[in-house]
Amino acid sequence: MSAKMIRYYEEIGLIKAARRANGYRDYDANDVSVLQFIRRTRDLGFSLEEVANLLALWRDRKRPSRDVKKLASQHIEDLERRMRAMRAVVRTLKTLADHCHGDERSDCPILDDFASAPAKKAARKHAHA
Amino acid sequence: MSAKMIRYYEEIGLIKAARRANGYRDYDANDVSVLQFIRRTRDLGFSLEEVANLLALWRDRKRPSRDVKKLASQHIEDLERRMRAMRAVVRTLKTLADHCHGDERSDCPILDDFASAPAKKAARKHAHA
DNA sequence: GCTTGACCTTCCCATTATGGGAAGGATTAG
DNA sequence: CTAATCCTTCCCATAATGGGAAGGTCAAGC
Repeated sequence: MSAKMIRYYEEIGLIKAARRANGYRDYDANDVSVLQFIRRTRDLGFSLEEVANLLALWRDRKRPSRDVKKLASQHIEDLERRMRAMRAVVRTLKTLADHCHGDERSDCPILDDFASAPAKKAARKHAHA
Repeated sequence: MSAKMIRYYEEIGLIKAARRANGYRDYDANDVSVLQFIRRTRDLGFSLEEVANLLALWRDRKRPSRDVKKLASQHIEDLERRMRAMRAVVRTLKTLADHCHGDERSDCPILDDFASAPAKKAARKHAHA
């Protein structure tokens, strides 16, 4: 975690840092664990806005665990949605690549598709290809 | 595809647009197919930089299809890499969520993990948890 | 005690792809 | 002719991060 990011997190209000007399930032053990929390949640793909919500839940020790689980579940669903979309794209690209010679010849079904397929998704379910 | 984006694509040199006498942009059938090409490749997750490369290959009708296939394959691998990472995150989050009551009680293994897991990936293979 | 290097600070800029909105000119409908 | 609509350019904002300049501070060496 870069110093730049720590300053940025402070700027957007995610963390508050005490300063020493000389203006240098000073982090106690608690500040450090907040930073680790941020690092961990960022690594798990939560946006900084979501991290802020999770931090709030973490700090409020009386909140129902349901609230936390809900945020986590929503994030899981978001990731799964995005993975489904990516998988569809990969399928399409693999099909195209499979039909491309991939040699010295210049004709290429990949570019042919890029140049001509409006790809309306639902409409393409019954399109010819 | 918004007018804003068309202007932006022109600005970064992806497309060139003829102007009418009054300064209005004018797109002929060829310009439109370039725009459709961009739309299609963007929908398939290529970055604008990659789109520019693909467009160059498209315009150079003598390039070997191998070059096109290579770009497509790299993009597929990139997507698969990202999907693997996301899948790992989803697995982790699901495990955490499974162990969370998700009710009125406040204790929550999800936040406990966020607060304590440095998650060193390789190092964690043998970590205690 | 002073110099030097390492580290800290703030401030500004760039990135990627997109949208919002203002100010003003062109065209078209009535 | 006027009013609405469409076009233009220009500036700003977004999310999360990095780069780098200009300047203050601290610690080590002599």
